[in-house]
Amino acid sequence: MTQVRKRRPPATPKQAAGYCGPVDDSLDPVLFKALSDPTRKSLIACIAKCGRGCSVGEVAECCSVDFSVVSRHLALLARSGVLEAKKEGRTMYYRVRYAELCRSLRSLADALEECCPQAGAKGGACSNGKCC
Amino acid sequence: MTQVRKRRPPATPKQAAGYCGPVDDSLDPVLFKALSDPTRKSLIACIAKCGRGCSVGEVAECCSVDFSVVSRHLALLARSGVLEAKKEGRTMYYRVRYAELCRSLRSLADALEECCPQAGAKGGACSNGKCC
DNA sequence: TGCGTACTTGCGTCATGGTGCAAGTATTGG
DNA sequence: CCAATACTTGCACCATGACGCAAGTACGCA
Repeated sequence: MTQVRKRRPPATPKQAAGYCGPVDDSLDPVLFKALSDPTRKSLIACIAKCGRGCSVGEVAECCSVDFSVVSRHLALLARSGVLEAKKEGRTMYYRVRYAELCRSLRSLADALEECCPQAGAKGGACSNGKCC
Repeated sequence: MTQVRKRRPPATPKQAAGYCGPVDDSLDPVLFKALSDPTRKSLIACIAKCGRGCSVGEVAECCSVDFSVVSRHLALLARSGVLEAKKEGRTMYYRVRYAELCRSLRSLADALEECCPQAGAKGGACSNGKCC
């Protein structure tokens, strides 16, 4: 029961660096956090379907949450690189950054495949008994 | 490259319920939420670099958080479809579900491109003044 | 300059989630 | 059967974040 729980493992040099292959470079928590909220999902899908720049008011008509909530979500998505904001007069237009977003997603997929033993053929980088 | 993507179902009740094109089908908040935490990122990168199934203990040595935290994160990642769990004796091995993960990511990238006015050529689906 | 439109921001509330510790379960070996 | 190993779970704590309301700011127009 009260087994001597292994205290925090001593830091290794690799741990200090924290680098763990190409996946580290491509997996951006900020981006995926932006994509992880259902409300934001519907906003993105709305603008994507629209295929053009949409104003905050237009997007707000798509969903049931408060106007201010939509404004905040769109600003966050722009900060995360998912959307691009452009102000025209008093209207703020948001559009999806298709190219950049697709590149990020495919980049992560490529990085994962590079690690995959079956496909990448260079998997199993560590054979020291420990992981990383 | 140009694979045959499922076309957007025309004017179904689903649309009234907030359906907004192929992006809706591919953008899974649960998956992206799993990928949105920095600690989980390092765990995934660790296992990915390893290229094989890793035990909880092995992975725990990679990062500075408590053993129990690693256990919970790995279980969550398995529930989200990022990892696959296999128990052997008293050891639990987790490995990355490369194929499924890559498919999900590329599927979203494809869906976005399908909406992109430049590439997909079918953008601007809504011209009614309102968005969606 | 005053007013209406379009959006942003401050604030309080509430739910979710990440964390560590301790205790619990499951499996193996002596 | 007992003890050790490997992992899971209950609990409390605290930070983050999503939300609505209301007030504030920015811009265009008469």
